[in-house]
Amino acid sequence: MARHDHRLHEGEALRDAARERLTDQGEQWTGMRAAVFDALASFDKPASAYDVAEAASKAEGRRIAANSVYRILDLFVGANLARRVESANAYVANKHPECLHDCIFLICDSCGQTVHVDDDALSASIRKAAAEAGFSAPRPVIEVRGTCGECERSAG
Amino acid sequence: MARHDHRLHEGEALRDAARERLTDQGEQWTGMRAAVFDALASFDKPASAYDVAEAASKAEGRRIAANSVYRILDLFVGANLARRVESANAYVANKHPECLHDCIFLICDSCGQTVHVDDDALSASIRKAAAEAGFSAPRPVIEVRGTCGECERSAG
DNA sequence: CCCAATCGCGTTACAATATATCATCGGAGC
DNA sequence: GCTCCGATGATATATTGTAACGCGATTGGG
Repeated sequence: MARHDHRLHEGEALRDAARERLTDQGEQWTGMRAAVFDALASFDKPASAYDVAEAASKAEGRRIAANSVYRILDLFVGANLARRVESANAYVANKHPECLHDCIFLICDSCGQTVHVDDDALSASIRKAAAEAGFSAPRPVIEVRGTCGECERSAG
Repeated sequence: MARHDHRLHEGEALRDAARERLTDQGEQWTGMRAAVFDALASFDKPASAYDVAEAASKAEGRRIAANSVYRILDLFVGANLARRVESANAYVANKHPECLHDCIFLICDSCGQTVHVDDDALSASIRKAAAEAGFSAPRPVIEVRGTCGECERSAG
């Protein structure tokens, strides 16, 4: 079972944790990066880079190009501040950037809502299967497309 | 451990199995679909829809539009003749279209080579985790990005 | 036989996602 | 001040994916 002793950050605290994490890696926490992080964190579901660019542009009152957002999102993913949801071509902020986990995304095909689960035993099994096939340095991508409980009830 | 009692089809046999499977579903096996299937099966790694379109065009000696390829690939995925590799925006032919499996792809970031593993116990665990979170009708996407043994050895 | 309905496919246009390239700007260190 | 370098801007382009509409072949009913 997944056990999380760490804190789930929100709002200011999340932003602070992100800044700290990034600067610890020797990277700068610039206004631009803060704006992109805030924009990403403001979504309650995975957002495409273009969605983030639009939200950040609105918040900043000036145009922020998608291409800058891509650069920064890539940096964030590398620093564990954000995750990419491969099957949705989208990104989510990582609520606990200080811990490394393989994570499992459950994505509702109906409403887009995405929940994030950690199961270290499960991801260990997957890494093990990969290792047995001769694969190294694996980065598991575990995503489940389906229908969330809420949509299930409302749609029958 | 994954046990496969079914046959792995190749070449003609694979094509026949695909045709049979598709017609069993009440769909037609047209020349166009055969061409797309052959083109897809001719790749030894995941191929984008555009790659398939190009290969099919070459094989047929006439232009086959990507758009048609998308339609047909979607049909194939629905009929279990092909799989989509989400993290690569690409498709692979399914070598045993008659059995339903959640499958695990191991994708080499270096050479693109992709191996396919079935582990019913593992996918059952993932489905179980999804069910516990209230998700239904799940379609697991399990992919592992890493480096294959061969690239590992040659690149250090 | 003819008509209508359906299906597969073509064609064009377009939207969404992602990367490449080069210019510029501004701070850190000398 | 000057230089270097990382961050960002601007522009262009590549790649991936959909939408809309029409044509032609097939099929089933009259």
